[in-house]
Order: sequence, then C-alpha cells, then structure tokens
Amino acid sequence: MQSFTEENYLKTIYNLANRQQGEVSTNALAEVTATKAASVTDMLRKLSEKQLIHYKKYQGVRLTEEGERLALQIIRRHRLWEVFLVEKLGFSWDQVHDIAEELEHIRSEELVTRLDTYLGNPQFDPHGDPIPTSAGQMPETGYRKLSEAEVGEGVCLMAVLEHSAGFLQHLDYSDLSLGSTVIVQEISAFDKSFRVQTETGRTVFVSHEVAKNLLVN
Amino acid sequence: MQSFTEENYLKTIYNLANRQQGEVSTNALAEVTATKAASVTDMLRKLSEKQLIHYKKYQGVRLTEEGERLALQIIRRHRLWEVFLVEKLGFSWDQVHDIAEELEHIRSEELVTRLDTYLGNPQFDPHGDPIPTSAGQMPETGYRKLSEAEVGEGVCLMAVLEHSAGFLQHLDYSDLSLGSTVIVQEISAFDKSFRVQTETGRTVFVSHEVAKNLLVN
DNA sequence: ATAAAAATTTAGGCTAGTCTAAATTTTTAG
DNA sequence: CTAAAAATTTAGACTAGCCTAAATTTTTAT
Repeated sequence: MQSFTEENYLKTIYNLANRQQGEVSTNALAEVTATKAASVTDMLRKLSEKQLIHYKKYQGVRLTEEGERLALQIIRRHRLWEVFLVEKLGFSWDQVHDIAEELEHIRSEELVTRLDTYLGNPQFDPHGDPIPTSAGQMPETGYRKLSEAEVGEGVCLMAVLEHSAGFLQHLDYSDLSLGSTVIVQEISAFDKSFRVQTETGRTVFVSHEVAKNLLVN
Repeated sequence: MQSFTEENYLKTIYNLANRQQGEVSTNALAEVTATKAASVTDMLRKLSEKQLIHYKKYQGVRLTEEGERLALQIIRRHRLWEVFLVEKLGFSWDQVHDIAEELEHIRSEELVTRLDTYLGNPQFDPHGDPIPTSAGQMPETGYRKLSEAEVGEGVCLMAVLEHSAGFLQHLDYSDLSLGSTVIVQEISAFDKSFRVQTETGRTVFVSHEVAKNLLVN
C-alpha cells in the first residue's frame, strides 16, 4: 500500500513521461510536486527500493510495470471523480481538479467499481482525457493539437492539455467547448494565432499558446 | 486548517463526550484512535494550544466551541457521504463506514453543499444518525434504547449505536431494519433478552447487548 | 488514611517527508 | 577540450505523529 505522497509521485511521473519523451528529470518532478530537488531524490530512492520506478542516479527516472499499473489506477480514480463532480454535482470543468486530486486517494476497489457503473462507464473525463480501463489500459486517442491544423480545416475539439481554471475559463469565454467543431479561417503569420469560426457562428481568435493546449480530431 | 489526524481526534472527542457523560479521558481516546495514551497526550497539548479543546493535565478534555463546530462539520461530511454510498452507489449499510471515514476529510465547502443538495438534504444517515446542519447544529432525536422498552410496547427502530459490520449484518439476519416497527412480546428474566415480533410477522430474539445498541421511538 | 493500582504525563527516540547548504556529476559554451 | 553552469545528490536538520519506558498524579481499596 502506498502513501498519498507516493501515489502523487507515481501519477506525476506518468504524466510527465507521456507529455515529454523519455525519462523524467528530478527538477521537473520538483517543480510539479512543488517541492525541492533534494526531496525528490529522497522519494526516488524510496520508490526505487519498492520496485515502482527504474532509477539510476543522475539519469532520470521511468515507471516499472507495477509503477505504471498503480499510476493508471490513480489517474482512473481521478478522472472518474471528475466526471462525478461535473455530471452529478453540477460543478463546472474549471472547479473539479483540486477536489478530484483529494478524492483520487480514497482506497476502495469496490468504490471505484460502483462509481464507474453509476456514471455509466464513461470513456472520457470533463477535460476530454480518456479514462484508463479497470484492467489498467490507457485508451489511445490519436488526437493532435489545434496548433497543427491548417487553414480551411474543420476540426472537433476533443480535449485540453492544460487544466488550470484560468485556461478553462478562457475557453468558456471564447465559446470553445469540447465536442464542438471549429473551422480554421486564418493563421496569423505575425503571431501564429488562429482565427476560427465556432459552432455557434462566432469568430474568435485563439492564441498559439492556447492552440497548443487544445486537442482536436 | 487541521490535519486528518487532528480532525479524527476532534470527531472522536465529540462522539465519546456524547456517549458517556462529561469529560473524555486520555485512555478512552487512546483506545478509540488505536494509539497509546502517551501519543494522545501529545495531541491533546497540540489541540489545546490551537484552542480547540479545554484541557487540564490529568483532568480529561472537552471541546471548545470552535472545536465542536469543526467536529460537527466532519461528522456532517461523514454522514452525508454514507448516504451517498448507500443511496446512490448501492452499498449496504455495513460496508460504508470505513470508506466514509476517508471521504469525510475531503476539504471543500462547496462539495459538501452540492452533495447535500444532490442527496435531497437528508436528515439521517443509513444508521439513523441525524446529520448536523450546515449551520453546525446537531439535531435532537429523543430516541431511547430498545433495552428500555417494556413488554407489550410497539416501537419503531430508528438508529443503531454500534456501527460494526458484524452488528449490522446480525440485524439484517434478524429482520430488524430501520424504519420498521417491532412489538415487544417478552423480556427474559434469565438474560434480559427480548422476544419481539417484526413487521413481517417473524418472531426473533434480541439479546440484551443488541437491545442496548438499538434506538427506538 | 494510606498503600497499591490505575491513569496520565514526561523523556527520549523513531519514520516519513520536507528543507537548506554543500558536494558531486553532467551538460554546455567557448 | 575544458571551464563554467546546471542538475542532481548527500549531509544534516526539522515537524508531525507515533512509540516505549520511566516518572508523576489520581483513584481505589482496605
């Protein structure tokens, strides 16, 4: 059985590894976990002893099979709780991250199973992220970033890479909601921002920074 | 903001104070929290410094107003989550205590408010315990123990004092469910056990020990 | 009333997870 | 290729919460 802290490290290592490529660095972990590099090193030694990560001093870290299994279990819980908070309790998608961050650590297989059933076995969370299966598989999505789309394309907004309340609220204001389709009308040569037409007919500008954090189909 | 551990102590002090009369002893706390008396003393000093309890060495302990407010908040969360687990996820009443024990520590006023609304502002949890109000009041019930009833009386089963899975399952087997009425047919002079007729017509025997843990109206 | 028993507190120590400062290793720039 | 910079680890220390053993206070039984 792992502590909350260990679970958070495993989850963070998984997320960083799948965002960047390859090994995860001590400093990157320190930044995300809001601790110092020295503290991270301590924890890496511990997780390594428990065979949850592959760790060579100074060489970065990656999850073992068992470590990944645990990470996916935690991510599954997190995403199911987010669905619950939005679908059942009526929270908006920019309010649920921190609460789910706590709920994900509740230890009960039975609870997760029943919650999943209760929610109708959802495949995606409110941010469009796929929910790992109970068997421990992360579904593939094949999305690409809006920033990679070209002029004239019509694309469907599927997920966000950034979960901060500020970013999500910005999308709300811009009439960009998941599941809706936008048509790329122009890409500015000046700042690579996108001019798109939303499903409701509005024309909105999407900065390159925002476009890089929007996944489309 | 309190730690999980501090919250558990506050809750436990509240429960012990309202079960027994007057001050709560160090040993009683050690037993319920499954720690040693010395550890309890440490925590009492800490809670006392935080003005959450009135504490004089060797004299036992009781909650301050602020301490009681916090204790009731935690008990409110616990009981609301128990309702959720039973009503929405379909757990049985003997499975929910431990899970609610973890859920009660999730820190979000908004979450509790929305959960309460979602559940239809329930007044009692699955064990018949009243749910403290959002204003921090513990509703009075005026129940008495089945063990205090007399032959010939018909009483309605309202709540249980013991929450262990074993006890609750025993009630299930005995056809004793909350909300149902039983008629006291005989009280054994030998062992003070009760012979009662249940709502479905069954005659069952209730030991004195069980009768002391059943609240009726 | 007082000695034995029970309850409680104190003293000193342990682990998990964190920190700062210093030492070490790796990477990068010239 | 090597010196400076950056990244990482080690060393030593702190807090929360727990422990055991010993000391102290309160309660109980004669």
